[in-house]
Amino acid sequence: MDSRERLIQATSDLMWERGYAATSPREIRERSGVGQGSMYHHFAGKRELALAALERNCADLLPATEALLTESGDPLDKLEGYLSRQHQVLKGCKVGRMTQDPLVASDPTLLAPVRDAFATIHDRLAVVITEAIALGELSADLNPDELASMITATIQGGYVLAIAAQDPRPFDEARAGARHLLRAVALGAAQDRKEQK
Amino acid sequence: MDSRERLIQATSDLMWERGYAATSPREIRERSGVGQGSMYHHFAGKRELALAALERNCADLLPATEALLTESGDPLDKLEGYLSRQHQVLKGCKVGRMTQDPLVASDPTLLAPVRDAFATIHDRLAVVITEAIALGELSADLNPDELASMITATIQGGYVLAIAAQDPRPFDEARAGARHLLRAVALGAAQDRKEQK
DNA sequence: GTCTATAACCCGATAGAC
DNA sequence: GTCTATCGGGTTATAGAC
Repeated sequence: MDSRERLIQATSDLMWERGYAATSPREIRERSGVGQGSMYHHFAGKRELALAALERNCADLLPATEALLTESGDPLDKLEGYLSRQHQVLKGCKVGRMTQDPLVASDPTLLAPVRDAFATIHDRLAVVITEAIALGELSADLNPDELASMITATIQGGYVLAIAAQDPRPFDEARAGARHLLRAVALGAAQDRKEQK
Repeated sequence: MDSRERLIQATSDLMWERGYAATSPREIRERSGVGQGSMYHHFAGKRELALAALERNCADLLPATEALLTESGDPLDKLEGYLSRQHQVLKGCKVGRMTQDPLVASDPTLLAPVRDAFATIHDRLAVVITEAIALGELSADLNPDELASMITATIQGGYVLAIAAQDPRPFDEARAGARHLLRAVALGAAQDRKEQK
């Protein structure tokens, strides 16, 4: 692995662990084993390196999520699958955490990959929810954008609750709550259809 | 207002805006108008002052929330009320943001007021949900702890989505999604009761 | 209790040898 | 491309006059 790659890897890890502002060139140098000068040879500065690391972290998460949501299968099962994946809860979300770093949130360039990642997930979720409504699994009264935002928020907020409690349980509870509500309204919709027959 | 109070006020504001790690004694001094030495007279250091400011920020948010959830009234209306309050969305949550600050999350003393605040809200929500189930407004199949975590997570995650998009809309969408799902299952439960008659 | 002065250290960045 | 040495400035904290 070359120096450039080692720098990005070390920075990606540190940004997940500490965020952008709290990650220093010294830590990057120590963890990557790359000399101080090399960092400034490959990148214009900390911000440029952080941008590459941030794009890496977003790219790490998106493919698996997109695959899960776009594969063929029952829409409601896909939503439940999205709400049941394994996460390193107490480490927080590589992508979502960046929104709480004031230097990232106030820097449109650094925030862009985060914004795009959430926009992509939102769109994929909204498509799956629209499918579920078309199949009659969910009531047409439900709004796909609202439901998609609620599902993503449940996960992102679950991290917050779990870190506050230093216990992954609230994260799992929050997701289970969302799954069970979805099943409950799906059941209701199924009953409605039976009643209409 | 005395120096001690001005220091806490300035630090509370700065921690909401920037978090703990990114708030420096110099900024506190400038915003509070209090000299450098005075800060170390009233507090042992930045951490002690931050703890006082953090407790202040938690105390700022809890009373209104507790009042809303413990007042008399229809349980489902109270849940909707909790999911409909006005927030300065793009500033994020004074309390929740702290979980994403690595220096806070790794410091049990600093994290304690955050943990306690979320635990209190969770308990109050779970009580209201239990009332709603007892009244037959919600199905007894729903788990109060799960639903309480889901509701809190929806709000905390809504902040994340809104900051990522630099637009308060995803926050409102997520909350609306939660409200509409709750209404949908409430309607289902009402129908079930009618069918049982 | 409040102030100014300053210490000791770390930050992000640069210079220049190899 | 990689290294060591170093810069100017900011950080948290302390000393000590008033």
